[in-house]
Amino acid sequence: MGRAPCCDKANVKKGPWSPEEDSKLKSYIEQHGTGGNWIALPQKIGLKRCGKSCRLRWLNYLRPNLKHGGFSEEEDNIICSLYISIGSRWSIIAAQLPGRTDNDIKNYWNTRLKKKLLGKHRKDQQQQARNRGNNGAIVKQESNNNRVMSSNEFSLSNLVQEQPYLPHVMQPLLSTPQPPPPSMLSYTNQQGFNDQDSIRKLLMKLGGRFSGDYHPNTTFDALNLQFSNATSSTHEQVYDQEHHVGSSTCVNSSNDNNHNQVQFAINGQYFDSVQEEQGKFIPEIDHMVSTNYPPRFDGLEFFYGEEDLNIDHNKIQGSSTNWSEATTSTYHHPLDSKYQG
DNA sequence: AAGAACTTCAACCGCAGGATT
DNA sequence: AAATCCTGCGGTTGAAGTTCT
Repeated sequence: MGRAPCCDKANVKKGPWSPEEDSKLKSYIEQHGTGGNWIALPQKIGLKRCGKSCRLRWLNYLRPNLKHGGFSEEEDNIICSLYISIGSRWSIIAAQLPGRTDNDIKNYWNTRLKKKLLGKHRKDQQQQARNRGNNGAIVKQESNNNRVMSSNEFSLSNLVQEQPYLPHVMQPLLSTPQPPPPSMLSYTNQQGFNDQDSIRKLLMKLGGRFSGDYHPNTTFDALNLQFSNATSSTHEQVYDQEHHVGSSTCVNSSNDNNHNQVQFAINGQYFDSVQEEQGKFIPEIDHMVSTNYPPRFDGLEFFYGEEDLNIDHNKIQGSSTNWSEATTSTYHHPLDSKYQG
């Protein structure tokens, strides 16, 4: 048996809310609250709206203390950090950003942040093309913000050498991993973040394209990347197979069963969820990591090895960005201080 | 100036899961 | 235990606005 509809679809209004509807809904909720029943609420107010629609309108637009637009760089970094850690759990990410809604963050990520990750790179690529004298290595079709790259254009080495276009939190992906604390295993096996294939997939997912002569076993010495074969012991491999949580930014003590100690390694900084952040550091995320919660990634499935990358390169779009011009000074992750608690 | 192309974001949809009957 | 209700979530859509040619 199918589910009963939440409302009489024939008698509900759809589409944009009028100021009158807004004011009705807002004043009612401010006076009476939601009454714990969104479905019944529109009838009480006399709105021809679905209860779900009312809820959405309230949460995303009418609720007090909401911020719209104008995401700061700090917020960008938080979003990226959390996206890396937990994937597209927009409601959880929104919970860490006061005044932001999950819908806002989702829209922002889908329409801007992803492009920010690529914009600087594309600009640099164009400059390199000019410097090389347009020798045919790059086929550039540029219309508005659409750019179609040839297969040779998007070389990983160039990308990594120009990593400043990445937001701070992404930079560790493409830089020399910092040694983890002695008690920690480095998350650097083939499932991990410092995985050339994963990085390639990340960039492809984000709209880049790699040369056709890419070989998964190529050692990217020039990239200053250190990959797993140099660091993974048998023990670590077993450990990672068993404890892989999909987040390359999570490392875990292999021999501390008593405390199930979980550390985040974000931007080269380690966050100890047990000793340093207990009760303060995003408990939901803590929980997800400690329970191997499978993250969901929108476009970043590379974290756990999605193979099927269907990329429509004709749709690759890059808008210019100045994210890259952001400071390259030491970055302190917001969650480390200001956003605790 | 006009139309095409592109971007943004509010709102919708369907699903999952917990609560209730 | 099963059916139903309700909420919350994430993915997607499409209208409106903006930029480009």
